Formats: sequence, C-alpha cells, structure tokens
Amino acid sequence: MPWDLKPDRPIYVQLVEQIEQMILSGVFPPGSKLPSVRDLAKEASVNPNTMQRALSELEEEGLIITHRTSGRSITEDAGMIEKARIRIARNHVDEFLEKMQKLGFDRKEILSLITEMIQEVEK
Amino acid sequence: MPWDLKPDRPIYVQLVEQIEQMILSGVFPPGSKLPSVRDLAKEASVNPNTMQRALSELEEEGLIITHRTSGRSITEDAGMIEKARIRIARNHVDEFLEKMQKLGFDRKEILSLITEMIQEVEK
Amino acid sequence: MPWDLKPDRPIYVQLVEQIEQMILSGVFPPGSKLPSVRDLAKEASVNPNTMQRALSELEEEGLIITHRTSGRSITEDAGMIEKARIRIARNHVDEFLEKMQKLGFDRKEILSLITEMIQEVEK
Amino acid sequence: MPWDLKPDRPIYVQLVEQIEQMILSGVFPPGSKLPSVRDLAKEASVNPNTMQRALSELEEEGLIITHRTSGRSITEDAGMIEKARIRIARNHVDEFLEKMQKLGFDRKEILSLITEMIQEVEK
DNA sequence: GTGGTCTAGACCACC
DNA sequence: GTGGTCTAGACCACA
Repeated sequence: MPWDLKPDRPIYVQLVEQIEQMILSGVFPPGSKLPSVRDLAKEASVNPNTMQRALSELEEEGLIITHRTSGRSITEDAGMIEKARIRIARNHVDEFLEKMQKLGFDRKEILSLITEMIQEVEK
Repeated sequence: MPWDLKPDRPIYVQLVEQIEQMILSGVFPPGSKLPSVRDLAKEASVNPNTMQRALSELEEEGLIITHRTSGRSITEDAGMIEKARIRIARNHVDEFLEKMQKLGFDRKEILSLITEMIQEVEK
Repeated sequence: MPWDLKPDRPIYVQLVEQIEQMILSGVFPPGSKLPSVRDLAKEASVNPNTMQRALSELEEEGLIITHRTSGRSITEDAGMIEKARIRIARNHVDEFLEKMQKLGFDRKEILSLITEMIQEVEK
Repeated sequence: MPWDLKPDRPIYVQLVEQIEQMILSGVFPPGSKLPSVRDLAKEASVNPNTMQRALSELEEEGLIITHRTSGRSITEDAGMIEKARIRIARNHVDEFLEKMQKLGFDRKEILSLITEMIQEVEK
C-alpha cells in the first residue's frame, strides 16, 4: 500500500485521493467494511483528526457510507463506483490533452511520446 | 491574453506557467524584450513583487535573461526553449500516467482510452 | 551567535551563508528542529519575509526540510551535509584561485604564499 | 584581454577590478599611457560614463594619474604597484583561509584540496 | 526608468 | 502556532 504523503500539498487531500484510488481500483471492494479511523490513521502515520476529515469528504462524494454504530463501509453500488472511475479517468485525459495541445503537440506527437514513456516506466 | 488567475493555487505559480506558455508558443519570440516588471504586474492586476517572483523562477529555468538596468529579454537560445518544452511535456505525461495507473488502468487501457478521446476532440 | 549583517550585500544572502555555516559546524545538528521563521527573524532583527526567503534557499540546497505545519528541520542525511560542505569549499577555492591568477600569481607562487601565511596563522 | 562583464554585479566595479589586475599584472606597465576613456569604453562595449566612473575610482586608489591635458597614465611608482599587488594578494589569502577554517578545514586539508584543484585547472 | 531588496502587515490552510 | 502567500509601499544602485 502506498501512503506516500508529501509535504507539498495538504495531507488530508492526499489521503482522500489515495483512498479514492483504493476503492476505484478494487483494493476495497464494494460493500466491504472500512478499517476504523484509528487504525487507518495509525497505518498512515497520521493524526486521527486528519484521517477523519478525509473520510468525511469521501462520504460527501457518496463513495463511503457511515453506519451509526458499526463503522464505515464502501458503497454497495458497484455501478456507481465504476461510473466514478470512468468519469475521473476521462477528466484526467481531457486535462492532459488540453495541456499538451497548449504546448503545441499534435495528436501524433502526443501518442508517440506517451507510448515511448509508458515503455520506459515498464522497465 | 490569458491572465486568468484562480485562487486555488499560488498566483506566482500560475504566472510562471502562463508566461512559460507565451514563450513556448511564440507570443514572446526568442531574443525579444519583455515588458518591465511593473507593466506586466499592472497588466495582470497583480502586485509587482508577485510578478517579480514569477520572473525570477523563469530566469532560473533559463528561459529569461535579465539585464540589470535595461529590462529582461527572452533567451536567444532556441535549444533552451525547445528543451523546456520537452521537459514540461514529459512532466505532464508523467503526472497523467501516474494518475491513471492509480485508478487501476493498465498501459493498454490508457492507450485505447486516449486514442478514442483524441479522435472525439478532432471532430 | 553571529547575525552580523552588513549593508553591502543582500541580507538574505548573508542569512543563507550564516545559517549554512551553523549547520555545517554542528550548531544545528542533522535532524534537529529549527526555530520558527518568526523566532529566527526576531533573533536576527530582520523581517520574517527576509528570513523566509533565506530558508527557502537552504531548502532548495537540500540542507533543510520543511514540514508544512510543524516547522522546519535540518536534513538527517549526513551525506547531504558533507556534500554541501565540499561544494562550498570548492567554490571558495575556485574564487580564490581566479583572483590570484588575475593578479599575475602562478601556481607555484600561490602555493608558497599560502603555505607561508598558513604557518603565520598557526602561531 | 578579458572584459568579461557579468550582469550580477555593478559594471563599473568589474571594470575597476579588471583594469586593476591589468596594471598589477603588468599589462599596463608603470608610467605607461592609458588609452582614452572613449577607446576603453568602446573596447569593453560599455557606456563611456561607466568607464569614466571606473577610472575615477582607480585614480582615488593612486594607481592612475590624470594629466589635465593629455589623458591618463599609470603611476610611475613601481614600488607602489608591487606593494599594492602583494597587499591585495595577502588579503585574498586571509579571507580565503578564514572561510575555509569556518568550514572546519584544517591546514592539511586546505593544502591538499587546493593543490588538487590547481592541477585540475591546469588541464 | 530598470531590476533588486526590504519592511510591515495581513490572510490563509493546516494540524 | 506553523509555514506560505500576497499586497502596498518604500528605497537603492545602476545606466
């Protein structure tokens, strides 16, 4: 598990992103129970308050459900999760393409650069 | 001219990015003179100090040269500019790939999604 | 403690040098916590912004690490510190040799003069 | 001839230093006539006012003499020149040694580092 | 007029 | 309380 927190951006934002990714990528499957705030905080070496704040945000997004007595769990609506995954991905692509086009890259160049770099990473 | 500054990130960072792009896209051609700090600041409705900081960063990058008493100019070294363009592009690709992989997309999926969307944009 | 600031060079540069030296000479040991910007500024009778700028430079050099909400500390990487010490020393030697050569001293003369004077100091 | 002027320090200071060095190293021998301000300025690609200012400083130091009608010349007092050369050199060594000792280098280390670097330069 | 530096004072997000 | 950012306004050396 990552939990790589850098001091350049707010901790709680990074926690939101990382937990989001764990949900969307299936580390926490739909309907599964989430560890307690305390445990999550300890695992991420973070103040419980900070973890608390991150979970609240995820609840607002609808990815997490709070049960009054028995902790939190991932939403059971698998469709919703998949939809979120696609939506976020398309956003990333959109932003990426816009930035590259502003730099004067055309489609061909973008594709060739990205395939080149994707193979470097592979090593 | 852009100068659209949003309050979500430091202004000086956005200034750096926007001026960077003006240089890379030829709004300020290599070797040309840059308006004075005060003029640029006024135009962007920003405090001169903030603009100054942005320009200093661009100087560290090697895109801008400052002549102590007679203003600043864009570097004449076209190679320098091209290098900056590549560097920035690779940064964008890096960030993009990292985000997508965290969402659980593998190389093949990333490439197919991006080629799909790049053709939508084309229309 | 030094904090002798002369008006002939930018204050923030002198601050960088002096703090640098405190780190290299062990006044602030590796891993130790640094006083807050405000405290340091007050101690040096300097505006907090000026001190902040000095600390930012030290961070870029890798000598200092900043924890967004809990202050700054000296890097724990002793190698980093040693590298800085060498880098600065070589700079001094470079500047020194250049000055001497411009005065028309050749290698032999430089070495003999310096060995002579180094022994005077010894007394 | 050097005339390498960098934009990081006042031009006229650099001119003073470089002309000083030419005198002390014998490029302009004692008693010899100095080119006119205009010529010197043209050669250094500098505004005559700036060169003028540099020469005034050298005059104050006593290295240069102005003849009301026939330009300037180097002082004829060869002893004075040699004394200045030595004095300045010893100052450089002093400053250098002090800096190195502050960095924690002892005599042996200083000598070994300097002999090492002096040979690198030689290549 | 140009860039560079500094001060004073303020506000913000974060923990 | 911490660092980070921004504004406003000032002064300086330089050409």
